[in-house]
Amino acid sequence: MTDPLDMVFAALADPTRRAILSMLLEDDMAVTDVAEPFEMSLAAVSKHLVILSRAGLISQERRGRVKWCKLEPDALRAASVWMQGFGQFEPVNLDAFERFLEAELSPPADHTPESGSSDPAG
Amino acid sequence: MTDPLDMVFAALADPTRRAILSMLLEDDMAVTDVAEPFEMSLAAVSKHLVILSRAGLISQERRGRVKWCKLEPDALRAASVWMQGFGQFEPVNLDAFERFLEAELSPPADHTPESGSSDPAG
DNA sequence: GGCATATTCAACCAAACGGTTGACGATCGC
DNA sequence: GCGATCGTCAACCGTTTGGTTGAATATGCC
Repeated sequence: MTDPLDMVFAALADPTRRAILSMLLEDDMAVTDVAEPFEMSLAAVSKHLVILSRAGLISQERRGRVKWCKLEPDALRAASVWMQGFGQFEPVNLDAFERFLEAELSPPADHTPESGSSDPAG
Repeated sequence: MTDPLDMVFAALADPTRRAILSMLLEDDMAVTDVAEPFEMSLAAVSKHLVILSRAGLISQERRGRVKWCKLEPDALRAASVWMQGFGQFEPVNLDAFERFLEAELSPPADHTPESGSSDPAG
């Protein structure tokens, strides 16, 4: 498995690894601290970190005894772009979406989107 | 592997399956036609389709002998949202995207966004 | 030097994956 | 009914995955 997209998606397919990424969202962490909340051996977590690292999702830097793990969210970009290719399928066009964003940002005050909002979420 | 996020990401981790999804972006297809461009057995492709189906990424409907495969891009939504949690980097704000979808669906007629066209291409 | 801490390595295991082949069950068309 | 087509099932195979354990390698501290 050499394709970066393969490696990123495969890395994300494991709940332990997704949890690790979420933890790293808060702050950089040492390997031991990453492993602490999981009910598995340190070696197992270390393997997960290798997979995340090879996928480019984290970087690791050794300082003394401690190896610090740092989130590298840029690695998600290619995967995100790939997924957005299927967003075009949606009956909306991104062009209109960009205009929407501009419109949402530009009005200085008189912006009352809450008026009569129904909850369409299911 | 029961978690839907696990299944979606695992399904996306295989290049054959991603290629199948891309093909289905064009149009619905019969299993045999999906399999045609791949240098593997029909049975192998059939297995891939099962995985995609279990992940919710496609639906299948049998009409006579032929089983039609249809892309279900909505299944990508949860994964996309999860990734967006890491995506201060992400070019598209999904939160705004949701609002955009609502806004696009609700207005009845008075929709004149053409004023002041800018060049969005990058 | 010597011990504790931090992390990986190596060997092993069971289960899952991605593929094959051949048989099978439906369905279409004559 | 019969043959061709469509698709899945079942059994098998080699590789990968996710985990274990115990030993090994660095590094820090006294």
